Order: sequence, then C-alpha cells, then structure tokens
Amino acid sequence: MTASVSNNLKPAATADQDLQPEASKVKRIVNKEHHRLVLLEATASVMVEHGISGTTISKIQEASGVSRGMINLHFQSKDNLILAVAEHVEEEYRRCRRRAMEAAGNEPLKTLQAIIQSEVSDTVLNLRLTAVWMALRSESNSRPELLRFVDTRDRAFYCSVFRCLRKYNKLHGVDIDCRKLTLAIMSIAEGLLTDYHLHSDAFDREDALDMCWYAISRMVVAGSENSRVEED
Amino acid sequence: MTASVSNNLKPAATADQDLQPEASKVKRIVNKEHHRLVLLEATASVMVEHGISGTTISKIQEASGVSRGMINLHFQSKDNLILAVAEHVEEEYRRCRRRAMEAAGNEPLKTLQAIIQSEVSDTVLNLRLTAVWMALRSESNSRPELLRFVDTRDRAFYCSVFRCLRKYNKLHGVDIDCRKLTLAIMSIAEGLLTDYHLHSDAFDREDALDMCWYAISRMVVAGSENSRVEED
DNA sequence: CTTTAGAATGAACGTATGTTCATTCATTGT
DNA sequence: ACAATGAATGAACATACGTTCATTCTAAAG
Repeated sequence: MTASVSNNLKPAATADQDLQPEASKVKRIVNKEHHRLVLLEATASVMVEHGISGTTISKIQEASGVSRGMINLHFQSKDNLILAVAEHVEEEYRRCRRRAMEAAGNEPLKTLQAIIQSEVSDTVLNLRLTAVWMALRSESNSRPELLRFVDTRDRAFYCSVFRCLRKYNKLHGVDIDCRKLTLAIMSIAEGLLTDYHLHSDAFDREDALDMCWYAISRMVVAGSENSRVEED
Repeated sequence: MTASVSNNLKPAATADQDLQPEASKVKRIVNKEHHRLVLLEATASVMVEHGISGTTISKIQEASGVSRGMINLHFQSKDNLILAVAEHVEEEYRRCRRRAMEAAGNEPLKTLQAIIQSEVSDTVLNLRLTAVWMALRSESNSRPELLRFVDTRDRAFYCSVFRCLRKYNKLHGVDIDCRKLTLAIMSIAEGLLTDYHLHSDAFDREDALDMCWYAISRMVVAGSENSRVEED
C-alpha cells in the first residue's frame, strides 16, 4: 500500500543517499506486501469454504502456499489476521460503493437507483464478500472490534440515501419521512445480502433489483401525485 | 417432549401391564429429556457468548453443569448437538410466529401488522435467537444441512404475508404486485434481524416497528386512493 | 565476490480439542 | 431386600490447534 508510493522516487535519489536509506529496499517491501495480500486472500477463501470455525492456520497455509510461520510474522496472531481480513474486505466494499455514488448524476431517484444497483451487483453480492461478512458478523458479539467492518449502520450509506430522499421531497414538494424510508431501504439491502448468502445459486439479481426498485418507488411516490418512476 | 404425553397414563395402566412395558420408565425418560434440554440451552448460551468458533465441549460442560460424556451420549457428536440446537431454536421461533398469525383477525392489514409486530417483538428479536441464527447462518455454507433451520425463504412466512396483500388487493380493487411486496417485507424483516444482532443495546423496538409499518403502508397504499392505514 | 540485514521456513512445543469406555450411580421390577 | 437396567461420570486418548524460534535463503550494499 504505502510501498508503491515511494516506488518511483528511487531513480531520482542519487545525490543525498543518507536521507533515503529505505528507498532501496523497495523490492523487498513489495515482496512482503505481496505475501501479505496472498495471506489475506487465502484466509478469506478458507473462511468462505469452511466457515469461521473451520478457518485454521493449517488450512490457510495450504490455501496460500506460504509457510506456517508467515502468518505470525505478518500478523502476530491468527486473531489479528482475521481482523486484517475484515479490514481488507470492508475496504473493497467501500471503494465499490463510493464509485457507484460518484457515477450517479444529481437527479435524486437516478442516484438512488445507482446506489441500489451497486448494492445488488456482483461487486457486493458475491460469495466471498457475503460469506466473510456473515462469518465476521456472527463473531462480532464475542469480538466487538470486528463490528465496525461489517456494520449495518454505515453513516456514509445512510447519508447518501437520505440526501436523495430529501432532495426528492424538495423537488416534488412532498413530505416523505426521509429517515424512516432510508432505514427501510437499508434494511431491504441487508435482507438481500442475507438472502444471497444462503441462496447464492438460486439468487436472481435482476429479480431482486426489480423487487427492490418496485418497493422503493412505491414508498417514495405514495400519497403524492401518481407520477410513476419508470423512466428507463 | 414425547415423554410428557404418556406421563399421565401411568396410574390407569394396571390391568394389562404387558402391553405398556415402557410406561414405567417415564421418570427416567423425563430425566434424560431434561438433561437433553439443559444441554441444548447451555450450548445456545455458549454460542451467544463465544460465537460458533468458541463453542467447545469444555465450555458447554461448564455452562450446563453436566459431565463431559453426556454430550456424546445424547447427541453422538458435537456436530449433531449443534444441529439439534438449530432445530430447537427454530421450533421456538416457528411456534411464536404461528401464535401471532392465529391471533390476527381477517382484516388483511391488521393481520399483516400482527405478523410484523411479532417479528419485531422480543420473542423473535432477542440476543439468543439472533446470535444463534447468525452463527448457524455463517456456517450454513460449509454445513448445508443447517440451512433449513435458519432460512430466509420460509414458505409459511411468505404465504401468510402474500395472502394479506392479495386480500387487500381484492378488498380495495387495486393491483399491487403481491410477490414483490412480500419479498420486500421479508427483506426488511431480515434486515432488522441483522441490525438487532449487531446493535442489541441501541436497538429501539418501537422505532423499528414504526419504520417498518410506515414503509409497508406506503408501499401498500401507493397509487390507490389516499386512504391512510393509521387506524390505531 | 563477500558481507549483511531481514524475509521465509518448518520442526518442535504446549495446550485444547472431540471422543471413548470402564466404572459408578440411581431407578425400576421381582 | 436384591438383581437388573440403563443413565451419568470423568480420566485417558489421539489428534489438531496456534505459536515459537533456531535455521536457511535471498537480495542489496560494500
């Protein structure tokens, strides 16, 4: 992560070598970082396949191909490794959602649709992410430090949905309860995640998106004029 | 469970003893059954407190107070015990929901409200049930036999909600998509369960019910006349 | 080429796991 | 009161767990 930042500085640093004694160790650091990632990915895979109770050092070693001692060398302990996996997977998810929110325009319902679409897409609803999340969530009662990586009450998510609804209110002169509907929408998204986890084979993404958007558009347009939201 | 059924038959059976040789073993069976329940409850408690990966024979022994060997005597193996806990907790949940559905009248929205109310009540949303469910769900990928006890796609739940909406359609001459809204309602309920699990302390039951019912009533009444559902 | 720093290894260790089974204990039937 | 039945016990066992650390390997510096 931080290694690649100082990577391209190396050729320029010839005059004062004493000031950058670390710059030449780049390749090693990159290698180390590479192994770190291999371990994180392997651990996630083991968690998906064997659940948290089946995630052992031996299985991780087998899946990653690196030696037994590497785990403690990189992460100090297995618990720490699990924590790092949580961090790793959560960042992946966060990055994906941020991209979806940026891509949307400033038409509130369009933005909302983009958010929902992203939430149902295979960048969020996939075996790896859902399985790891469920595993971490089930452990978060006994390991509270895991909670923040798999939370249902993400402020950023809440805010972006809330803003869409508030904007919609102003634009159409209506008065829907933005807080309640935001929570409802977040709840639906959470429900879909659980459903996907338990039925990844039978899960129909389009169908889910359809259901989701039907529900949302009904919640949003209710009471106001019967202006339907089906634009495209 | 089955033991208490034949319990009160014992005094009457004096004429033909040969036909009921089992009737006298009642007290023993009751004792055995009692220990079975103690083990199930203790295991559930350990799962809540330590997660599935922290649920060990030693901890169960400590929590239940019975001897180490009892677990294999009653359940053959630890895996089997976990399965029995799944069965046990799921039955508890199912019984509670059935009661809620029976209590409701035949006014569709009233029935729907009763179902939702039950789903948010402390008989469903409580530490024990949610924690055990989450633990089992996280393991259901590697142990598919657990799925049926913690499924998101419960047919009985689906049907009862669906019927309410269909009845509402007929009653008010509207044409909401019952399938989609049923799935949406189920999704919200699932989302609340996850949220409760991660925030049992901060969770506000009334607030959740409010949110839930606001969302549902908007979904249901949208497009039709602006007949509000706020009756009580 | 030689030296050196730090990454990588994996055998070894102590502990904890799930299971077994010879034994003890309590209840029932005679 | 006395066998007989089967539930309950817990020490003992083999295996698997997470962690350690003396050693080997490798890339950079002199």
